[in-house]
Amino acid sequence: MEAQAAASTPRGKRTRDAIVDAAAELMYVDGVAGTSLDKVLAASGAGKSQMYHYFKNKNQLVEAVIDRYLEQILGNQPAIFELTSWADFETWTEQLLDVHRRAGGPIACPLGNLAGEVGDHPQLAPLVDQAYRAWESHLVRGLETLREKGELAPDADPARLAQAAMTSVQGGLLLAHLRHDLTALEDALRIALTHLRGHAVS
Amino acid sequence: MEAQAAASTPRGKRTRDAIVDAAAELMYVDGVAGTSLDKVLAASGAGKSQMYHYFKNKNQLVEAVIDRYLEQILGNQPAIFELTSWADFETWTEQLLDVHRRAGGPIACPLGNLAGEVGDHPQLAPLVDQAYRAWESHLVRGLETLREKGELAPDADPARLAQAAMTSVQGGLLLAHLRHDLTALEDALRIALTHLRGHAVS
DNA sequence: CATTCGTTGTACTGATCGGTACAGTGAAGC
DNA sequence: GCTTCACTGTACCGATCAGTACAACGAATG
Repeated sequence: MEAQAAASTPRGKRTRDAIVDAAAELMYVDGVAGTSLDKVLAASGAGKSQMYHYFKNKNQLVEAVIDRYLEQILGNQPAIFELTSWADFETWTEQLLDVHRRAGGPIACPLGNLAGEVGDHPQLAPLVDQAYRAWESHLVRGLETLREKGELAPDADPARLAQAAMTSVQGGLLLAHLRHDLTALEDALRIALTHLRGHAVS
Repeated sequence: MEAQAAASTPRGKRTRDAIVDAAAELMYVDGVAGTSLDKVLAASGAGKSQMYHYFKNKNQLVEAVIDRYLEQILGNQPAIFELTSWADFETWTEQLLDVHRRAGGPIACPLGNLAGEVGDHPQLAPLVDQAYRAWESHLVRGLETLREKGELAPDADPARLAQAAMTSVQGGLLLAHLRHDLTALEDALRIALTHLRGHAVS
């Protein structure tokens, strides 16, 4: 997808992963522009030749980091893959909150951080959008399932409802992170769920 | 507040403003780390000696930019200063949407962009938080007014409701900007208003 | 006219940036 | 054992970064 060289040996794959991991962590804290390749390479233990062996340039590394973020995010909310009842949606929001409770405090969404900084970047912004859509698509699928089961109103729009849920997640995370207080996310998720269930049948 | 030298003459004030304006615009597009002082100075027509005459360093310039953002944001939604009825809240959300309709497309919240990038920056993050609280405080005051007038339930918590409204604004703006589609913000604001009015009396 | 002080222009520094050049190493296939 | 090719280490490049030094300007005040 984004690779310059595809890391055809286990050793190469380990090196590539170490670079992406270090970049993901640093860019999460310092942003893309605030993270230099030298820092990434120093943190990963790799050299510059490795970096440019696996990635054409810094942008392509960022693309890999975006993918990594999406994997991490979805990995933290496994319930999103099995949304077949309204209770599953409750479970999903609980998992979302638990991530931050376990972390000892509200943490930011790495994709949200990127979304602000990347803004209208011609190459990167569409990829962030894509990642969000991939995330959101699981909510859409869940809502479609509920509609098929007759638990969601036939005239409800899963895509639009899912988008509304995502805005709550993102807004809640932004405020919660800024204030070091999960309340903002808790309330946002509760309101989002209430809004979704407002379209429930029975 | 943040100034190194306070620009005591009209000429000095013009120069200082030009620097902050240029920095605000560039940082809105390219982020803080992505905006060099050289670019700011070139765009503002000022020289480096002016920059360091009015600001101790780049961080202090960013602090002035944050203040500028708050002024711009509040200036675009004057209804927020006079929230004395539920209709005023409707007007406020309409003004919020009109800004982006007039701009020809959904634009990002400059504070939201900053919030992602400065993350946990020891000096900057608290200032972004402060700016958000200043913004939110007008919503709190409006809700308190409604409660005093008996139009909001006595047991409703204005601070918490205002925070919920802000999460909708921020989440809606983030998604709307990313997707170049105002729908996300429209829906988010409608849901937020519905939630607020759920605590209305009569 | 002289002093003063806010203001300005320009030239510079050392560090760091993204990116390149190129020689070398390691393990697997023949 | 030899070739091959993925992989690695290091030194380097021009550009740009934030920040500094310092001399000079300009408009008031005396």
